[in-house]
Amino acid sequence: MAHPTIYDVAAAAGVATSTVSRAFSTPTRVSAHTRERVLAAAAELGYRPNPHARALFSGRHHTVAMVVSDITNPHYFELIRGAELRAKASEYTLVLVNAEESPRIEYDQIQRLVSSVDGFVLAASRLPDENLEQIASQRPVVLMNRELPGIPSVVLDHVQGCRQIVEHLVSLGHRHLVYLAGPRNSWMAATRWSALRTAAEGHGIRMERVGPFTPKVSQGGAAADGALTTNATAIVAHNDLLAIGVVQRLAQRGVRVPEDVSVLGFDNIFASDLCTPSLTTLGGAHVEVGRAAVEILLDMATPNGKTRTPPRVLLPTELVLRGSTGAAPSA
Amino acid sequence: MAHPTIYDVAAAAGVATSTVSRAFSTPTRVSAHTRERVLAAAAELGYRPNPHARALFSGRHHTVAMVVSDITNPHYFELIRGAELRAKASEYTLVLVNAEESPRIEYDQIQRLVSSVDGFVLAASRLPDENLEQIASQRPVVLMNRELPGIPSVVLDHVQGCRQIVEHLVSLGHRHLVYLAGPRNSWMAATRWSALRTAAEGHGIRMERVGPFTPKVSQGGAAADGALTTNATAIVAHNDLLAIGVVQRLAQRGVRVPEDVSVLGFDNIFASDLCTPSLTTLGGAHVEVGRAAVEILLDMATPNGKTRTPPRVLLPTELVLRGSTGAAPSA
DNA sequence: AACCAGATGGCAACCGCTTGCCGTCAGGTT
DNA sequence: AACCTGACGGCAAGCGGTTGCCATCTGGTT
Repeated sequence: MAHPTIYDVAAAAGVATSTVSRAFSTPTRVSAHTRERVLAAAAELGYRPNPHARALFSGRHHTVAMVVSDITNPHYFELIRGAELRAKASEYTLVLVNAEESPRIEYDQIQRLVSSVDGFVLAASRLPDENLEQIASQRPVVLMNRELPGIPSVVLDHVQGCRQIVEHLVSLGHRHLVYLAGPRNSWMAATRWSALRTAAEGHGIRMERVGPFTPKVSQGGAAADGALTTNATAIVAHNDLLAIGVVQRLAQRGVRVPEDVSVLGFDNIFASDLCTPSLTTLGGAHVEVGRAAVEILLDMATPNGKTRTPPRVLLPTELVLRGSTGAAPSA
Repeated sequence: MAHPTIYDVAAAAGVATSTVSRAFSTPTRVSAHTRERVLAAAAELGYRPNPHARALFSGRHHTVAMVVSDITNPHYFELIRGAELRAKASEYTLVLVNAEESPRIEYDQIQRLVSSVDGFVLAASRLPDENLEQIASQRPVVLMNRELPGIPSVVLDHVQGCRQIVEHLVSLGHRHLVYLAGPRNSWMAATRWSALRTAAEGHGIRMERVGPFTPKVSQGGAAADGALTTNATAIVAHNDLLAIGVVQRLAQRGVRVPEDVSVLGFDNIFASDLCTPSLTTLGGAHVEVGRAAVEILLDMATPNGKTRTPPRVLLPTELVLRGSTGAAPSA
């Protein structure tokens, strides 16, 4: 039989469909003997409950959607991996959506899925706060690498991390830094900038910002040129991709890294360890971010979890020192 | 209203539910005037058809599942990206499953989803032929980077590509090559090996194989050592990750690349251009593979497409020459 | 004026599963 | 021996749509 239903099983076992249903979902509700018979018949026919039919009644789909602002960025793989892992562990299905850096696509896709998933994990969402709040009022939402009061989130502790970055650079003698900003509507970009600036102020050194830049290798050229005009001795790029592009451009222009200028990135992507010079970068347990976000979401989807105050998980970062940072030029 | 249904819309528009349903799915079946009224009411209430309820009746879910044998490998992200893109273009939902290199997980997950998706695209499936055939008998299936008669597939033309690899190496004076094999149950590994060997024979040069290896950077050490024992002057690694690991190990052992030995990989992942020396590799339009696979799948899910002979799409590869290959040592 | 075809809308069954409610029956009470 | 209780199974009404079939209404034919 192609797709045996509960009716087929009931017929085969000689019981009512309700009994079959209960044999699966409320085992205590049927006698051991009957249950046995039903399960045997089900196994025989290769019956598998149809999750959609189930969802139709229960409203629970056993599915979560993960929306990624830009799937091109290898950094997100880690998040996706963690999310997939956690979802699978609870036999949840993971739906993947790429927003292609477009808030409109992001919003539309979420609305399309709103009635077919139990909740959303949003990675570095580019949506304005109001939209997020509206979505969160329809379905459970967990943010990754973004924060918004009232909505649970999992974030790497960038305030801490940025402080470490500045300390690292200060100890190398740098007194003038520049941040190459990420996209205008990126919460992360705003957070990094403010954390860097605060840390720099604390050390009494100069910190400026140029940008925004789309955080891709291809934008590194423009970003590097922008950075050079500031005469800063250390460049903090919005992420590793941009940093890699910057390093390439600097090499092209004959600027030595780290002798003439230091470069840092964020995310600690796989390639950052392989490029030349290897990249000093602020990393963290990204897989863990994905895992934790889905875990919180599943928790919210469970009746008893609903009421708790929205968790705001802060995961530690780690500053990975590599070849792209060094002592400030003595100039 | 939280989730208005067709009933709410019908009430608001003053028509029967069947009319509402038809206004959406069979517009010609209702008068323009009525249709207008219904759509207005629907818009007013923020009605969105519930895809599950729809699937329950129609059996079509507007969802495809993509199963990846190992999501850790950055190479697959290109495939995923292409698949996601194509699915979204047709308003299909993409479900992502990571098989973690385990045939059992792969099989179980597929079975779990069989009644909730319209079909599967399987990337580098590790399942035995029989399993694939059985799954294909339940649901449309498209293979990526794997072939099996009777099941549609999209594959980069590795026979052609391997020939180019050998020609490249032969022209550099290499007469003794070694292939560092991928996983035992990888169709791609078998295909590459056979294509490389055939090409080598055609040129009258020696080609051997060591392995299998799990294609990760961490396995590069063992793989490199294995390769060195063969005294081959060129190493063709199963993929770029392994190749990168090999290069690292060779550097550690003081073997110069490409002066002492040449190294090649497959996939042309992002990092292969950044490592030192940069990696000569066989690439191709991976995004296109993902796109094409989903496209074929959607086609199969359409009534009229069913009968055609299963397409077997062969996409071109491109040999990307970089710093890791050079003239054979004159020894 | 009687007749007919096509257009349009409604009724109700159905997709596969869940669950509130009721009936039956076995075993234990008094 | 009459009675009560809890365990267990079945009936049937949904969950939110879709669609075959029928009723009605319109305008056009002859």
